[in-house]
Amino acid sequence: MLMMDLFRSYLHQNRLPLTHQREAIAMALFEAEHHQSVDDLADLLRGRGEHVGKATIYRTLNLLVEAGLARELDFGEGFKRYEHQAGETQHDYLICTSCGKVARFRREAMDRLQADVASELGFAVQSRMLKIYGFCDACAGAESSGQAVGSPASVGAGPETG
Amino acid sequence: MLMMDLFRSYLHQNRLPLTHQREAIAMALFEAEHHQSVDDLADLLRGRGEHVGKATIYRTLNLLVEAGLARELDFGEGFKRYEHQAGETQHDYLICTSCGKVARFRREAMDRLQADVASELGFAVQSRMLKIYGFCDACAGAESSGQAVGSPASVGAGPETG
DNA sequence: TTACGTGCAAAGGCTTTGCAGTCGG
DNA sequence: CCGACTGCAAAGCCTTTGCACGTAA
Repeated sequence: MLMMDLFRSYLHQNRLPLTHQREAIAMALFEAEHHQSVDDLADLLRGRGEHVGKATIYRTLNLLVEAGLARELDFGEGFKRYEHQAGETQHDYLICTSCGKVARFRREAMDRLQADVASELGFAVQSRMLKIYGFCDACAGAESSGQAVGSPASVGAGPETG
Repeated sequence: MLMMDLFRSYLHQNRLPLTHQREAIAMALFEAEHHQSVDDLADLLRGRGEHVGKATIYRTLNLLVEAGLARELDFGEGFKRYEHQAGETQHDYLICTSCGKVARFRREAMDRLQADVASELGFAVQSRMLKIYGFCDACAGAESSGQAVGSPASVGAGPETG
């Protein structure tokens, strides 16, 4: 697997050993379709008969992030999630505040906008995180929560961390 | 103050009392120019001679968020920040990963892009959170961190939560 | 062999919660 | 007066850290 080779390469360059645990954790993340939490990975590995301590999972994920092979995400659930990052192009997220569903999308226009703003304000871009919150198809119409005052609901305070 | 009236109105509508503490906390947030952490607010209030427990600050901030008068932010510092939200238009953030500086900006194009994507994927938008990470003017050229493998650095994994 | 990794449990840091006393309306 | 609030301290959670033992190269 390509990503695994990149990881091996990273470790080698930094004179770090490729342990059985690191390999198992990296494989699990690389094979996963979606954003995994540390617990997701722990369960997944346990199911394969691999017993890996959570501390090691945390440590390895940080390594993968430093290597540029994984990305840390926070959908406001109270814990982090991780997704592998091949040489993939940047993508953005649409999140349902009702059921938690996360949809990814990509728009060239978004990249241009980012570049424009950054150059205008004198920033050298490294990355971005765009999360659009709302109700997905399935959840539309099932609202409830407390009434907001003042501003129109369409621009009301959204969950961030939330 | 306008925002204070909105808060009063919200409390009244929900039959909740406007206590001295709630008023002090709300005032402190409404008067603040930038995103405040719970500790910032606690210090600020203490400086004014108001002794308010942190639990109460947390509880009141949640109330303000529910009322649509405040927005919860997470710049990956390990704690949340809050900014008041008048009837203000949505804005986005540019964050320096070196010094932590946060710049806000606004682009009509961003609103249009958001609307387009949402309607295309069948989402009813509530809000969004866009954070662009990079180096600000002042910090440009002071890089260090570990070498990423594979993909170009310009799209490398960025700090989210981070 | 030797530096680095791993697991476990304890420690940390932010946020929430339980409870007795207090207060707004 | 009654329901809701406040403060404090304790509890919760996720994540990091210390340490003795194990392991890649």
